[in-house]
Amino acid sequence: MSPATAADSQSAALGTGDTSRPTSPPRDPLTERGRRTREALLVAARTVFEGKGYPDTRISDIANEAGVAHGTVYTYFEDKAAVFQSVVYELTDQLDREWRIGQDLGDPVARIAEANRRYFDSYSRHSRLLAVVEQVGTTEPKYRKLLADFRQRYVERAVAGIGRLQRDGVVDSSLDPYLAGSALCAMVEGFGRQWLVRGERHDPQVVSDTLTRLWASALGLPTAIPQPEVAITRSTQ
Amino acid sequence: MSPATAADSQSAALGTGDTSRPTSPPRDPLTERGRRTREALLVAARTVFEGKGYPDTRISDIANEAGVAHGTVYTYFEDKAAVFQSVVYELTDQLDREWRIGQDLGDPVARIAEANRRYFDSYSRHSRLLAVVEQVGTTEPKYRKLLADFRQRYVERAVAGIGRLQRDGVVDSSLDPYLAGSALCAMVEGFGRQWLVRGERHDPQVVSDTLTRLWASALGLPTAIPQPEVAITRSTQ
Amino acid sequence: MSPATAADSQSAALGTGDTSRPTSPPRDPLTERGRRTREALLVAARTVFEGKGYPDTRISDIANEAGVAHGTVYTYFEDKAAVFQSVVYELTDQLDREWRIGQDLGDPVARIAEANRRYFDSYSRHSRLLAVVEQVGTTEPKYRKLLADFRQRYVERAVAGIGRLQRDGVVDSSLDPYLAGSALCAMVEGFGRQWLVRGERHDPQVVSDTLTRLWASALGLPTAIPQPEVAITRSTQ
Amino acid sequence: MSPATAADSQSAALGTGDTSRPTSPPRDPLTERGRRTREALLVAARTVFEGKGYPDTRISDIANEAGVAHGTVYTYFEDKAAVFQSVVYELTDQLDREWRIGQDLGDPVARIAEANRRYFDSYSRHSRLLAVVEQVGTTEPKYRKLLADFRQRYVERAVAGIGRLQRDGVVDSSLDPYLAGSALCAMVEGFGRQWLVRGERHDPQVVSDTLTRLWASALGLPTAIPQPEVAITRSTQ
DNA sequence: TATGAATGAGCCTTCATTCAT
DNA sequence: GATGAATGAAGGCTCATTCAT
Repeated sequence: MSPATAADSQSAALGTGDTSRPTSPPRDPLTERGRRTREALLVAARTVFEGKGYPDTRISDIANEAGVAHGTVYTYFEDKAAVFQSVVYELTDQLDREWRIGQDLGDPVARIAEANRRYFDSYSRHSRLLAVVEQVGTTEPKYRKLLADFRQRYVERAVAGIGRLQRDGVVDSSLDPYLAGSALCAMVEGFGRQWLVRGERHDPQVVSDTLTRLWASALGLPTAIPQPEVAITRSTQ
Repeated sequence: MSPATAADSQSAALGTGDTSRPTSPPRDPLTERGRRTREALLVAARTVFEGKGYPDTRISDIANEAGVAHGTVYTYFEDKAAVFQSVVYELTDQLDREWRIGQDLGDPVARIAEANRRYFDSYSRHSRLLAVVEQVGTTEPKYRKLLADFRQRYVERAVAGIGRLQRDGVVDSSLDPYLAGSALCAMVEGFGRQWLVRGERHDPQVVSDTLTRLWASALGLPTAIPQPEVAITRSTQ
Repeated sequence: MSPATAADSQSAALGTGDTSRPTSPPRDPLTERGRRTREALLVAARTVFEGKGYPDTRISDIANEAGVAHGTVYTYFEDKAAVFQSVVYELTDQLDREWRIGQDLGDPVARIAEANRRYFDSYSRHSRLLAVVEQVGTTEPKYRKLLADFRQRYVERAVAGIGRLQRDGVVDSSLDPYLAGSALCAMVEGFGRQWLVRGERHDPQVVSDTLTRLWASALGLPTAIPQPEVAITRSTQ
Repeated sequence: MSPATAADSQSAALGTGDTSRPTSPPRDPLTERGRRTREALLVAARTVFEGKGYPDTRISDIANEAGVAHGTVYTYFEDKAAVFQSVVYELTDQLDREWRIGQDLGDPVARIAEANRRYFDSYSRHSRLLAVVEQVGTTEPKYRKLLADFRQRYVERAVAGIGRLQRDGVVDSSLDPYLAGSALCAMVEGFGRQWLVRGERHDPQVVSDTLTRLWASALGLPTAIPQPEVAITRSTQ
């Protein structure tokens, strides 16, 4: 399961004086061709990891998917764990980019709606890989922490929003803002998982309206009940 | 029906219905000694699976934990997958038992509170193993379905409750009851994961009050704001 | 070349919390059968190491030689380096045993002759393996030291002998006893290597007589010139 | 004859006489730049072989040491074995040159002293590479023979010297000249290995005097006991 | 039943060698 | 000539599974 298991399973055997790296450490590709191969490997790796999870992915699966010999993987990555790490770092880069863009809208409910929309948008693109990271995080604190940090940032926005509404007197101040924020984020995340990972089929607009409404109502915000003029589609399990 | 029987009544191999028995098949233990060994193996297996996840667990880990030779595992189980299956069936038996007990309380909010309390209670006992089942479910449809079915039953109660409240005119009927039920269940589940698996520290009473309040408010139910007479403890991140 | 290279070539990859040994560490065999297999593996390993040297020896060579599957090797030894280590420890045990036996004879020349005889006797049995240890010692300080220690003990006896003769006034005291002892031991060792490893063919008796005579003469001891009554055989290259 | 020519005039593969050239064959460098690269590779190869031995040396180690890409090695050498061969042939050229120079001094003891001095001088320069050749010779008869031939020539001089002294009546004719020569050469070689390879620290003058004295005494030559006027340094282990 | 030795498929990783640029 | 990317044979090690006792 854990990416590092293979490496750590090596014992010291004998004290030796050999300190040279086994092979020239994989370096950033120097040529255009190399850059393309490395990129192809990352794409392939992501695909395979998403499909089989970390432990069941073999180096040769990745190589096959990328259309290269398995040895080539080691031209660019130290080992399987390093491939995974690089894939994850690409993911975090993407997520950072997707979340950086500003989102300051007017009224609270609109902000909630926008935040949820963006969450689902981003999550739907990355849910499969995120699930693998979570798997690996079970064993590897590093990835557990990475996900926790991500969630932390997400939750903090919600908490800050709630705090602001409390200071404005719009939300009852007896509500624990951290618990509320964490729980409401969990609602969106958890629903997203059902919807986007486990494949429940719903109308996006209805989902969005409903979750926004639940979130707002939960905080005691007045919600203009959305008129389901268009979306007649009953959600189905 | 004993847990052992339940487990053995299922086909052995992960994802197959193969019933062929190439060698002396693991059989229900005939002697008292055998019964005890099998039980010890199941307890050990659960412990180890919870600690290392399915793929990183070795048969010999389980045998060690149970204090027997690794060959002994095959006296009772066809293979590693069958061990896992038996562990999971024991889990489902426990969950079924824990959820069977009635819960019909008077007013809606009290019912919500009670349901949440019971969810956290049960989940805190089984979260680690459930996470492993989810892991395995990534690859094995069988376990994916098993979890989905469990959630389904959980969600259905919530949906039914919401439907009842809508028919009673207490909850706005424009709310999609399935979406709302699913989302609010996701809120409880997701928060539970943060709290009970990832180790956020909170005061149980505050958690319970807050989640119940959020749930009820989300549906538009009037909530008597709980007075934190006893639990002054501020929840902490 | 170095036995530890394979193990050491593993990099840390990722910090992990997995501290459990990968498999149950090889333990002393518990049954008679196991004892026999382990012994067979050691014999086989010695044979193969002697034949191909350390780096060219494959685990499966050893297993084949012992008539077992290659996996069996890992039942008894951590890895290839551990096999080698065990073989070497068996060697040192044998050498210790062969050298322990007392050797106090009367006159100096007889003592020299006896020491040489014993050296050749022991060396001829172990020269091939010793050469491999020396090979490995090139890279592994541990084995370099092991051989150096052995030689040290051998040389010290010679040095002590020379010192005694100097105190008795038989050997000129201007001779550096350590240099002389080391050099004369080197003579015996080096000749032994030519003779017993590189396959020069000589009459053992003539060798013994000649080396003893050279050794004694070098120290200035009067030597009864041995009469080659029996050994007329001219040594040939 | 340049060293390069000497090397290339030999067949490339270790232990074979294969002269087929499947791809563009490494050829004598045509340009000045090529000549320099080839020379740099040989120097680098010697350095690395000396440091890690033959089996642990990777082509890329040599290329790195020489500051070229590893593919470049194959521009000049058929394969790894051919690199080693060229390095060894450069060594033999050097040794030949170092030993060619005349050495005819007057009295026997002076000749012995001079021969030893020259041996240590040459050996100290090449001991590390010679050890590698010996290593490889374990497996490759070709190199075993190469070393044997070298030693043979060295020993033959000693044997011839002894024979001469015997004909002159200075050395007892009952001594087997070949055995004696071989043994005394072994003494010098063996002591040299301790001293110059394994790092025992000694005063060169004392070493020289002592070994010469031992050699001469062993043959029964009268030795003027050298007065250690200058070299008070006691040899240390 | 229990044991623990034996097996071998499977995967990771290394590195000599080839080859397109 | 030089480069460095690509290849794949080779071998180490793991561990699920079988089996003799």
